[in-house]
Amino acid sequence: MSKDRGRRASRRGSGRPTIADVAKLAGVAAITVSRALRDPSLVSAELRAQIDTAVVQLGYAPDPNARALASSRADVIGVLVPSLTNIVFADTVRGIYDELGESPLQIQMGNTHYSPREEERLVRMFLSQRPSALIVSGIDQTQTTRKLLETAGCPVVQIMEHGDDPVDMLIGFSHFEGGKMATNHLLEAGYRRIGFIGARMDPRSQRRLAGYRWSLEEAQLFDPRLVTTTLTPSSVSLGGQLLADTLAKAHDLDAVFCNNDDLAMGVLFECQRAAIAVPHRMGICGFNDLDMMRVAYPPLTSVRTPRYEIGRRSVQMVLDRLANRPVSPSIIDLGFELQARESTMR
Amino acid sequence: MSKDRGRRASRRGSGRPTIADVAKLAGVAAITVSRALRDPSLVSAELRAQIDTAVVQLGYAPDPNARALASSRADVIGVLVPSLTNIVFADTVRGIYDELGESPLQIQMGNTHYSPREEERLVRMFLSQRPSALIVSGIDQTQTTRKLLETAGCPVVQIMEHGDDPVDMLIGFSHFEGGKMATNHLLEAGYRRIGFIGARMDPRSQRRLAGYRWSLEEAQLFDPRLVTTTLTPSSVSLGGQLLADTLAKAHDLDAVFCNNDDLAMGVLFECQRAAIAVPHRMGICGFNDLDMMRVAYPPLTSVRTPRYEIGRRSVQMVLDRLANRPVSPSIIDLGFELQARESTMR
DNA sequence: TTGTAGGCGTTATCAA
DNA sequence: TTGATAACGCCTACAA
Repeated sequence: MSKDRGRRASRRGSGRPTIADVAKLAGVAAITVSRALRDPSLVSAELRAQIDTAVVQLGYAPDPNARALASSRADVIGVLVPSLTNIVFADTVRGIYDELGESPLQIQMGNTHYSPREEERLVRMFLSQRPSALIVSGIDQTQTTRKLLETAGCPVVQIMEHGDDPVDMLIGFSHFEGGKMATNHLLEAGYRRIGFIGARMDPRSQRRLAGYRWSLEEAQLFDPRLVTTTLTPSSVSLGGQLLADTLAKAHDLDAVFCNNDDLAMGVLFECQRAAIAVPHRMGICGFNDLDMMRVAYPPLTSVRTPRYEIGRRSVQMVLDRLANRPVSPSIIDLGFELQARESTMR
Repeated sequence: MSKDRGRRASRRGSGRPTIADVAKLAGVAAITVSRALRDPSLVSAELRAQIDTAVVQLGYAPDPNARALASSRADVIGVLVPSLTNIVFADTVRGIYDELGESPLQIQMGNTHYSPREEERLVRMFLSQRPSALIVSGIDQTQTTRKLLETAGCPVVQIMEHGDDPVDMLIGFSHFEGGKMATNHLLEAGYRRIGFIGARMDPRSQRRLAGYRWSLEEAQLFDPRLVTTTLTPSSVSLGGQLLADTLAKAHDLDAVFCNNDDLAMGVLFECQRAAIAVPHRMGICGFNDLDMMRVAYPPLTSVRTPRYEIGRRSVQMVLDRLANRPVSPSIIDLGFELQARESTMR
């Protein structure tokens, strides 16, 4: 007697209402409910109303896993970033989430820890879910990763950089040009012994360094002793150290282009500590233009980068592609903007 | 003729090898492959070897969606945080990812934007996937959210705070005690007109403020004009403004407890700008103890909080529970630590 | 516009 | 320890 309540007193099930329950209550076939939910325009207004009522009444919510299994496509966008705490990527990821809003698309995030091998592992892992799209950081994937992405069968956006040979779509800016612009600015301000300090030295940092070098070589002012880099992750405290290291090699250093704003802040504090006048005896230029640069004492020059915007636009590109809308250019250079402030006004 | 290659020339399929392909190659039943993959000890060594060979040969990878559908359980941990860019949560999320390592468990992250209603929406959304566990920030869920969590049917960890009535498990520290400790430190250092500046004023900020107030009232030194708060998100630039606002109300202000380190940094810059001597004319204490506090000029006192550790330990709690290991205490207070530095050495 | 039939890839149930 | 069978909940293909 206890076994015949409901049509099957058998074994499994989540207990939650299914599409069949909704269909029964609305007096239609399950497939009609499915259609009404995915694209209401496929179903007559009358049935749509009945279905909506039934959905609300039962508190029905589709099972994303069943949907993914049946359609061979998960409502998931895989996002791969090298770091979760680096403000650059945190801002970008925020843009991604914000642009997605209440879309049914989910984010599956992976932290590659700046390792191409880890990135490859994660791409494989993500691909096994047949995501709707993939957003990956940078353009320096391994050969294998690149091949995987090319045959992923879903939109792929590479973010943060600029280049002419993306896997599919690309949005970001040129770090080489960014490094060049910062360095040129320091040159124009009258500095001559311009150093570069950099931490982590991932591919983007390398390109900024290349831009710096290109600029100084053009001015015939390049000197390897002016450059101090480390693989250590970036931090404010590291900035001070790297400044000290550079000064030890080049006593007449009169400005530094810092790989990012944290380092620049560390340089500023170190200058205050050592009583080195900024900007007169030492010019400081950062990269990214975090809020604090504007209010530091003195205010610090930096290169403003469109991190948040990259996140939003990358999702727009994905959504356009998924909706079969044309993705105007599939390579977008968002550029950057130099914010000149007191720290480089000699 | 073209229709009879393969056993079904029908319609769908991902093209990837399935468990049936592995089973056929290994000469066993599909369910045996399933078992061998999930728990090798359930299968004889002999078959296990055959299966492993077949898996490698075919490059087989299980379909997570099919698995989730059949088992009514997704290998997903839902994580809800109020912000992705606030370093506090970014560090915690990093801890979560790091502790998970190469576990097959995936993170599904949701950004509540400090909104309990948005949190509720996301909890519903996550629950529809039947996650293996849920990690949520704070203890101030709506009634409905709390009910949803209590009946979630999976482990639930509330993080970042301390309290005695968690939904299930809880790990964090007491923000009230943190506020009290910072304020007591300033009192002991000899400051008397101690202000509080706070941004965002989420529940945790409120509790730190309550701790501050409790401490000053005990010393009979509380004065509402010493407190300046705003709902605006925190930033370095805001710190300077809030200091100025507070000074306008209380000219004899001689120290500030800042709700977080960004504000404290802004206060420091504002003091430099206005030539207010730190720590003699103004003591500064922050909260969280970011790296930059240690190297600021002068170094800034702060309360070190175990953000990263909270992330790791919360995952450990989840994994213990999922493995049916006993979760020693299900409420863990990780505490915090005052880092006294020059900015409060009058 | 709506419905029928059957499969997506895996695991739970029960039997051997 | 192993296997046959039937779900899991939804969607594609095709037909009406």
